[in-house]
Amino acid sequence: MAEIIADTSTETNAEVRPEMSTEMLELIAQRFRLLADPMRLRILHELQQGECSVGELVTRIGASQPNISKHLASLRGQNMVSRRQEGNMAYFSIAAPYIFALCDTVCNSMRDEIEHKQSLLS
Amino acid sequence: MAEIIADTSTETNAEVRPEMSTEMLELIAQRFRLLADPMRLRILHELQQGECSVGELVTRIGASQPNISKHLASLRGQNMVSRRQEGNMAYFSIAAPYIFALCDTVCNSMRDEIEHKQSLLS
DNA sequence: CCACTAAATGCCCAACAAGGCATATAGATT
DNA sequence: AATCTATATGCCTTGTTGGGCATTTAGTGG
Repeated sequence: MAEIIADTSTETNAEVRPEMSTEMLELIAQRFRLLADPMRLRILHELQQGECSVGELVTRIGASQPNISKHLASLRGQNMVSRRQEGNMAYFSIAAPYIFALCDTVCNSMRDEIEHKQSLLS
Repeated sequence: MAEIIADTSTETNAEVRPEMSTEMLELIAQRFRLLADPMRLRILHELQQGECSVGELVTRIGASQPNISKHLASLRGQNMVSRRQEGNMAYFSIAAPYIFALCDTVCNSMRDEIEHKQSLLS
């Protein structure tokens, strides 16, 4: 967040940081919301191995085709995946690799917490 | 994600990566879900300036006290904030600074996208 | 013990999101 | 053109979530 709210004033104001606008917070929340679903995370995880068709995702994940398609549509709506059409089929791939940085950060935090809890037991 | 699913087998299996378990995906999704709400983001943003009482958050943010309290409870439920009681009042502070790394990553991605769109217009 | 204040909780409702199922679209094949 | 296949879309139901409001709990001071 820090970058977006870079302070431009030099005065010693009570309100030093410009307020984060509601709209900006909503945009950020939207991004996180997209990652807040296990099915979408699974799709992204599969796509991490490389471009993949809808049908193959359906097979690998074992969910319904409309379900997968809808999730792909919402992911695409925020430029997290990109779509390429070849003949009859649609191939999807990761368009925003930063996603995995986010996931790694979260996973690391969970690991840290688990380790911390374990250390409390010894 | 990569860290959690570190491959232990050495065989050239068709399924090289162990599958990401549904439970793990659900845990990760839960974390993101907590960040997928503008009000909670605002609370975290306020707490970034330092420890703060519930009442002060209510004043600064302009939401109802029960609302703020509930969000704080859910944030605390996943160790994102910690609570300290002093007399009558409860003081909350950030317990998981990695949150801001996540937000920064998201904000940077949005900036990149905006810049990219702008470059398309020139 | 009682009143006062700060915070948390419970109940309700409205909005939303995910998945199932049927169907529509688009490209390929004959 | 008719049909087949791959994908997308629309409608519906259900579960979840955020917020309002009233109330409870906990700590403080009279």
